[in-house]
Amino acid sequence: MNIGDASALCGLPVKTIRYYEDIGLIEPARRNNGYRDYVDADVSRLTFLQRARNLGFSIETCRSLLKLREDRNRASAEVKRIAQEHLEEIDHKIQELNALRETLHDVIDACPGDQTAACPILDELAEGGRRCGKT
Amino acid sequence: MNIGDASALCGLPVKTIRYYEDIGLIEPARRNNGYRDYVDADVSRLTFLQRARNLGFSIETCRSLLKLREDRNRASAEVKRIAQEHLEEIDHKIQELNALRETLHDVIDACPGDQTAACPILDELAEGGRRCGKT
DNA sequence: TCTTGACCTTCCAGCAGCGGGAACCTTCAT
DNA sequence: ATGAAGGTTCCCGCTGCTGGAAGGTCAAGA
Repeated sequence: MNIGDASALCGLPVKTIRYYEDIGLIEPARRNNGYRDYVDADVSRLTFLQRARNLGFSIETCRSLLKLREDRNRASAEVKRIAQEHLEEIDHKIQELNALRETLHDVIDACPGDQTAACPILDELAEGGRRCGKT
Repeated sequence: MNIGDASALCGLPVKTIRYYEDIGLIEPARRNNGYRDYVDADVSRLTFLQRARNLGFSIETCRSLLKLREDRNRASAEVKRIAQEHLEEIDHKIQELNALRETLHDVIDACPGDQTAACPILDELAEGGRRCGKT
C-alpha cells in the first residue's frame, strides 16, 4: 500500500512517516516506480510508534521499545523499567510546572491590572523575588 | 564591563548573552578592540531576561515584556494579561501531563515486570487501549 | 621581552521532531 | 489528452540555545 494509505491507518502524517524512515525506525519495500510499499507489519510498526510517541516516549526510547517488541527473548521487566523511568521524568516535569504555576500565580495576584504603570510583575522580574521557577 | 562579568552578574551563559544580542534583545556598546562593553542598564536587562525565561516566558514574550518595561505609558493590565495567558498555557500543559501520567501509570501497573516475555505495555502500544495521552 | 593562559571575537554545525514548500515524476479518471 | 491527486527528493525553518574551530587581545609571570 502507498504511504498515504499507511498514514490514514496509523494516524501519522506522511511527512512523519518519511522522517521515521530517514532515521531508521522503519524500512518499507519499494516498488518499481520508486513508491514506498507498506505491508501490514509496517503499519503495525507505525501504529506502535504513534501510540508510544503519544505517551511521550522519545524517538530513541521508541527505538528501544521497538527492538524489545520484536525480541522473543525479552523480559517484560526491561520494558517496565523503561516505562517507569519515563513516568519519573513526567512526574518531575509536573513538579516543575506546578512550582512555576505557584510563582506565576502569586505575581499575577499582586498586580492591579489597571491603567496605571506601576506593575509588581515587572518589578519582580527586574529585582527578583526569592522563589523563582526552577529549584 | 566584559561579557564574562555581565554573565556572572546576570546568571546567563556567555553564549546565551551573545545569542540574545543576535536576535535583538540587547545592544551593548563596543570598545575599540571589538569587545562588547556592558553597562549596568544592560546587566539589568539581562537579569530581567534571565528571570522571565526562568518563569517560562518565550523569547518573543520576553521581547514584549521588555518593551512594556521601558514604556512609561504602559498599563499594568497589559502585563497582567500576558502573564495570565502564560499561566493558562502552563495549566494546560499540567493537565496534559497528568493525563499522560495516569495512562502510563495504569499500563505499568498491569505489567508483571519479570523475566517472561508477555508484556501488557507492549501489547497496549501495539493494539491500543481506548484512553491515550492527548485528548 | 617573551610566553602562557584566560579572555574575547566570528562563524558554522547540531540537538528534537518534525512541517512547509520547491521541483519533479506517476497514476488514475475523464 | 489533460488535469488533479498522489508520489519522490531535497533543503530550509522552527525554539533556544550549546559546542567547537580559528583567530585576536590582554595581563601577569619568568
